[in-house]
Amino acid sequence: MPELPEVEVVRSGLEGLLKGEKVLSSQCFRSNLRYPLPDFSSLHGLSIACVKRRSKYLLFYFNGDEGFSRLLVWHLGMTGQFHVLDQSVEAGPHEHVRFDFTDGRSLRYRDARRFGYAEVMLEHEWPQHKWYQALGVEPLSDHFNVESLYACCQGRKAPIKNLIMDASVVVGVGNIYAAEALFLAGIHPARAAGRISKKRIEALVLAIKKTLAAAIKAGGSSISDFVKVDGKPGYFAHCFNVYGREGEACEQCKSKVLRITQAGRSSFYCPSCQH
DNA sequence: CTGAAGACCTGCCTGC
DNA sequence: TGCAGGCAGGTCTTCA
Repeated sequence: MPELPEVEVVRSGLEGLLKGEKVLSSQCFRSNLRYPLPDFSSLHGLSIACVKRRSKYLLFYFNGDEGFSRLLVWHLGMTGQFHVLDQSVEAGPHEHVRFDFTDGRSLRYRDARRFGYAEVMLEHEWPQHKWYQALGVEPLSDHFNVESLYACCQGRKAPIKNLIMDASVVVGVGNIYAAEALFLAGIHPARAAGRISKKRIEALVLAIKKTLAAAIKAGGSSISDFVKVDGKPGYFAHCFNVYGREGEACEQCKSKVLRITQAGRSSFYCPSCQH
């Protein structure tokens, strides 16, 4: 389901709804998602101080009574969803975890494909964690710029699309936004990363930032089952130039949008606008 | 080291 | 209508 814009939309929705909420109890309806689920009981009695994001990880910071913060780290995988519902609402399909708060509401986690995963840790453990250590720069930060991306591309024969989807290079760019950003930059998805000029890499950096920022502003892309915390869809999917548009006319030049498979995933592009 | 492919799991759409 | 096959937004592991 989610790439970075969708996770950011979920994050801001959850923070607005849950800041200050105190966890009364939690329930797991199965023992594992992608990995075994952690013991959530150390969060009981603690309040949510804020909800942050790093890459596609949601970070729930809890105020402890003993002067330290606990952190709940959650990845939504492909189909994970959070919903805030009254405790009286019955469990929906694929509801695997639920947290009840002292105010009568609850946070529900649904995940049909169960690719999501979660861990509870102390705040200071997160930067040392292997999940965090594997992450590259945030695409919307100043650390992601023409110098850093161009340096990563040098000597690489992999297609540029694979490289910008590599989370150790830059995080949060998934299959959809990779396709859209490459279209904006006029770069063919199969072009070898090391054979792109610095000027075109600069255009790509700007295109990635622009695409992600626009998607966040639109509330994310609702393809198939993405919904925001309030259950409403995002609207960015209406803005796609190439993703999912195989056979349709390119808005810019009227050529037919093509689809190829790269690293086992579909890539959509316009053969005359992208080289 | 790099890059490609398979694995994880379920739902939904297409075509026969 | 029913069912097999292909496909889906992410990551990790394995293999060449």
